[in-house]
Amino acid sequence: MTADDTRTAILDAAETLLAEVGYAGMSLRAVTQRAKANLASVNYHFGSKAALARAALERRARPVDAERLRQLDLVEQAHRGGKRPPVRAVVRSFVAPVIELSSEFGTSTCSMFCRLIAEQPPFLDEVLTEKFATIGRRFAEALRRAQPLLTIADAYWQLHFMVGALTHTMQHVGMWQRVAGPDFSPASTDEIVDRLCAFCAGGVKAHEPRSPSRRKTRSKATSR
Amino acid sequence: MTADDTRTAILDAAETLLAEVGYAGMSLRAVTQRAKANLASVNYHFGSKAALARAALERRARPVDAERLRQLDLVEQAHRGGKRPPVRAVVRSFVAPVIELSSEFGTSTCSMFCRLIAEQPPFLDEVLTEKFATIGRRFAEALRRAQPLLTIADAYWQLHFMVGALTHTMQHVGMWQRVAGPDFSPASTDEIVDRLCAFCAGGVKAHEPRSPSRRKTRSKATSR
DNA sequence: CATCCTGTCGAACGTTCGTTTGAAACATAC
DNA sequence: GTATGTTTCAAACGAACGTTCGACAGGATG
Repeated sequence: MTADDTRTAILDAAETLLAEVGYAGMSLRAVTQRAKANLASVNYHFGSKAALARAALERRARPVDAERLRQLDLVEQAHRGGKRPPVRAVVRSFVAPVIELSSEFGTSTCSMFCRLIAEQPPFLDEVLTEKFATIGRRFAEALRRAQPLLTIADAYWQLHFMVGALTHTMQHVGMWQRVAGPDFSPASTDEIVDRLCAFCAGGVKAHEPRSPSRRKTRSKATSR
Repeated sequence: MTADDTRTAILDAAETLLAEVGYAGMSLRAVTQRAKANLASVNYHFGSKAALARAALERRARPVDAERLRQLDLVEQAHRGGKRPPVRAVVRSFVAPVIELSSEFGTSTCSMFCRLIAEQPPFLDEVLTEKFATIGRRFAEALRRAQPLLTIADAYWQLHFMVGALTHTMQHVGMWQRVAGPDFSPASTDEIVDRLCAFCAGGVKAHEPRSPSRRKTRSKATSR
């Protein structure tokens, strides 16, 4: 009984701290203090700091990715038989679950995702590799179905840009509000999702096929 | 003589390590070892670890931001008198200098930018606040001139998304290559700039004005 | 020559880190 | 009751951290 309580209390504390200070900045003493647990209990329940962080991440990432795939399946089923699914809907299946499910779990869930992706501590390598091999491949294919002009490489680049916009946005909304002041009003979850999806869908649709032979002339003044 | 040599050797080492392991992960012992300098020399020349990181960042950020403003000035001068500057050109002034100048300085310059922005160690607060107050405001205005439909808040959101796509892209190109395999071919600096500018400009242009009264209904599962 | 300033260097300071240990506390089964 | 397995706890381990200190070398200035 108390064993599971301790486990989840530690996971909750780790999630908050990962969001606020990242993996390198999170000390097990801070975790156990916040969880009102003993220092040794982390290594008892999880084995190591890396294993704890990994568990805290996967606890949240699993349902988010499941929801992504579920929404994508629905989108594709609704546009079966030659009809191309709209880019915007595919993008939304990728973006929305992160923000919406995270805001259900708590304010720090999304920040934890974004911080870990940005920091990429060593223990995350295989987790991310596997995740992108499944989720990434699946959405790259869906993007190509929605926008047949895309090559495989194109689709991966678009996903890459989307992940960047998504993670950075969710991690640093606070800073922009501080910097831009009242011009940058606080936003609801729905508004952020809408803005982000519109931006990413527009970016994907803006793609113009590259001809590898034609080398673009770059206007001087910019130049490289 | 040797004094300046030591200083720049330390800055170079710090830049590399900030790019690879971030601020929290960078130890002064690792810095001095890589710079072939004495451990105490960091505090002698810079005063503290935070001051060193700040110096390493500003050494590179200053010319990048200057180039951004220079290119933006050129774009706006070329479209004076009622003519709206193209969104793509404004976006490019913001994006290209980071990638192009960084690749001149060395492979780690851009990664350092991106890691620090993602990590946001405490010492960076005032640096970023000041930078976004000048560069951010300037480009937000330029975006609104290029795309008059944008409100101030809209423009800041677009910039926010652009920064995310930019930083994430430049920091994690390597991972995507590893994950996606040969599908995700290595890219030249020019190609990355082109792809990124196309995506961001498309995202900005895709903006549709929001009517604050009309609350959008969200269709469960897919999109709205 | 002596003096001063600038840098370098090895060594140590006090903290904090992740991890381990061994004993106590607890619940469950016989 | 005793025995068994699980969980908590205080304490300590060695290692690594940022920082500080005093001694020492080198060249410029008097």
